Amino acid sequence: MKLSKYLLPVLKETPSEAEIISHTLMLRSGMISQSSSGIYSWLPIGLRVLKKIENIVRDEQNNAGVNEILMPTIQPADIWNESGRYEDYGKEMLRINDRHDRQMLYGPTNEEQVTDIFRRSIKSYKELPQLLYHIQWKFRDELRPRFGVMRGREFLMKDAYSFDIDEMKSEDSYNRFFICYLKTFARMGLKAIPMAADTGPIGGDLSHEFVILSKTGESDIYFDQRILQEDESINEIDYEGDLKKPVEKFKSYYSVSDDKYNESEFNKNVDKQNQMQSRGIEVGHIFSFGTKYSTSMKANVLDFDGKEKSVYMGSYGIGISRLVGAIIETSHDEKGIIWPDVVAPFLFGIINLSPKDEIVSSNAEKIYNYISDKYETIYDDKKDNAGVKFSRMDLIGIPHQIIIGNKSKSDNEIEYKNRRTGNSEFINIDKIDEFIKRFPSYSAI
RNA sequence: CGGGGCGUAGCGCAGUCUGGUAGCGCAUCUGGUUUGGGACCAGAGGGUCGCAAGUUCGAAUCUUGCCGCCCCGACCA
Repeated sequence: MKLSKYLLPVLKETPSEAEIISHTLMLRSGMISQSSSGIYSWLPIGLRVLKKIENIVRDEQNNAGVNEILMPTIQPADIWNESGRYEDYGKEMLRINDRHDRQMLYGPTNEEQVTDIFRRSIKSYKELPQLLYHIQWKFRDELRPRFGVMRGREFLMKDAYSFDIDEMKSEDSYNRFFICYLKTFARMGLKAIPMAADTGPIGGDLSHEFVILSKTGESDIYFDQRILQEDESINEIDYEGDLKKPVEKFKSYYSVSDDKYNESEFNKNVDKQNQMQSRGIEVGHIFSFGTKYSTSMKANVLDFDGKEKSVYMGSYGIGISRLVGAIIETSHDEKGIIWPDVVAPFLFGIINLSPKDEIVSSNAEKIYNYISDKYETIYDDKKDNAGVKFSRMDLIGIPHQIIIGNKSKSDNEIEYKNRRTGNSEFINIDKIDEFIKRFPSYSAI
């Protein structure tokens, strides 16, 4: 992609409304544009990151054997009346009347909708379990939206739902998602810690939040640091194998957020040298809520004995748009964002320092064509000053940068700069083929 | 929802107290000089001062109402 043909409205100054670093950087790097409080447009570079994250989440759901569906954003009030939540949900739910004055709502979540789908189509225990997910925009009319996309009113979520014949089978599904979540966050380069959580207004008793460690997170968390080492072996866990054992292993470590924290319990459960305190951002939540919705909404199947039974359900969310902000919170410096390779809007950025020099430009163009053939690449062909180009490329966080200028012409070399380390090295133009082989291709996603 | 703050050019702000018809920096456009870390010179364009009503000869400025946005708290992916 040539920058001269791309919408990238970077800001030099910090917009006055931004409070935390990820919000500031998303606005400054031209990723998002605020539409109204807690509601944002995603501009080209921001959308690319959002899609990267979405696709990793999707891929990991698919790997775990979950089937993708897509439910609507607008739902009828009827099914919410069935579950009783139309009254319970309160002002966070955006209520709408259609032209026939029928009560509708913009979905804050989808338990009712998915339960309705399930009960229309599944009638026998033989068809269980059913594992379904969708990735959709939701709306919760928060009292106070803040922190940009970290706590917007409109947000993109992956929601999954499980349907099982009994509590034991339901726990198998729960464990499947538990592992799936650890794999998903690890793949994005995040340290995610599962924490026992309250089930909240939705009810139930089996619930974990997944929190990523970040100095600027919203809540204080206390945990056994050995859980971090456990995280490193997560890729080896096979869904076909026993999932209960690794999940129990994770659950055995102490990890709680400040509202559940108790000092004496912490001391009792964790040796002093393993005690850790950090700030964290909640990016995922899984919980099992039994027959809460299946009973009220009559989502029944026939069991092997011919009797009708309410199915056991669970629900599993990942805040995809929130993850964009969360990753920035964990990965930035004073110059701007530092994207992990797997979610970067472009893996490579090429800076042409002398766009008016024909020889330099034709070299840069060749290198751009060569690299962009294999990797997503943004090519800064604009006629700005060198400093502007360097700082812009750093601000938007492109992990691998190629710098081409007059020096390249005289020395037949290009400079490669790593955004994260800041280290540079010079590569002979004739050996670019060898250089490029160092980088794995992420085009598979 | 309780408390606080802000709304003036695309962005960041001054001017409001003490009323006299709007300014600075950055950005943008033109010409020129620059070109390895947010350049320089010269010129130009861009604002019914959030909206409405009121007071006044005259309102960005005073009064009232409304709208929007932000921050702290309670709540949440």
